[in-house]
Amino acid sequence: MDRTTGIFVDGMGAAAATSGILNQLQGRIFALLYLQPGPLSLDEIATELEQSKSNISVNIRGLVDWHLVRRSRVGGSRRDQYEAAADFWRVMQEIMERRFRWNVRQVLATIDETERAVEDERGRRDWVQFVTTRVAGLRAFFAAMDAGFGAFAHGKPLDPAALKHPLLAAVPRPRPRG
Amino acid sequence: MDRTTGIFVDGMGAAAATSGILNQLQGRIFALLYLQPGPLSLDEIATELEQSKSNISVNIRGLVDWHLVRRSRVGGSRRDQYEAAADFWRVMQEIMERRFRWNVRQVLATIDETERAVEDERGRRDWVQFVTTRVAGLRAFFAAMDAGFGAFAHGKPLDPAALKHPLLAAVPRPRPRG
DNA sequence: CAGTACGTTCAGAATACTCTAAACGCTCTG
DNA sequence: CAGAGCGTTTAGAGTATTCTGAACGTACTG
Repeated sequence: MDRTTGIFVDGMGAAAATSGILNQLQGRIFALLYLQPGPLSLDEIATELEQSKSNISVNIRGLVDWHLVRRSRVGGSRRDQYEAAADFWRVMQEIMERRFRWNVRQVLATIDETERAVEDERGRRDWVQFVTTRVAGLRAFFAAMDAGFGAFAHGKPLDPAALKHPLLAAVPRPRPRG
Repeated sequence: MDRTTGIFVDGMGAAAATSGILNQLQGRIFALLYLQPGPLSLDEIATELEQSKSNISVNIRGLVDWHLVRRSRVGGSRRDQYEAAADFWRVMQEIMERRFRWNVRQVLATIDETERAVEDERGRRDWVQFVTTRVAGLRAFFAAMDAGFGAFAHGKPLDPAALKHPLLAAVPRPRPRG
């Protein structure tokens, strides 16, 4: 492998490893493809990165899922070809929806469950009251994140004000009198 | 442990485990503290979550680093007390700066290295040209992310338009004639 | 100044993740 | 329809992460 490509591959691998989205190998695969003028086959990638074909096969699937890599079966050949995609905004939308927002909704679902559970303890009035208000604070924030990410992914600007004071932002406030 | 607390702790643990920021135990610790009316000691947390004190000690440090948990040493006692913080916006700023933005800069640094490396191959004109333009596309996007996250963390709205066409956005365009 | 009550560090055990090579199944080819 | 050329699945080896209990350091306490 070219020295320049090696540096790029190593650096992107390291960055991917700490991204929480891709692992190191996926970063390396993407980097290799990104510095190629044309598509590569599984075997070529495996050889370049000194990995087994099966390992490349498994990991490249994730890259295709995130729309970081395109798979194409050229002509009559039954050999898959892969090339890096360059629509990073698309990738980011995907990550926002399927990782961040999905994660936010896990929290919202947990909050729902928690509120349902605490109803069974309605004898302990103070406890129920306490849990309810605490959990409402969390919900306000995460609901604002959910809405914000959703809007952002659809091209609308994301205003941090909604996250700074989600409880206030969620409730329509009376207009101050001039 | 209370049934309600158990449900909340389990759910938040699961959410944390897939967050890429916290691990499962950290999610559980935070959840436990968040549903407490007052602070808890290391030993109390360890007992509640059925973990060794050393494990709690190590993992709670991460929570304090992200400003998700506050440590307080009350009165003359030498026993640390911990309680959940609720300024989630602050936490998000921290994550943006120290995780996302740091990660983005790793990529930018790799791009710099790559461009420096390719200069040594200036004999191969086409190759240099190819690498330069490819890498410029990446840089444009990640530079826009860096700037966008930075602005967002300081309270300014984040407009996705800058990420959709970073090359265009970076260059001041001539105003279209009406 | 010995004893106790903490928090932290560390070596190794337990567990989870990554990777390989072999087996498999599909599809095209002669 | 046998064989070659693929991509995928899978069992197990290799490697990293998480967790525990013991050892340690520090600071109060009698």
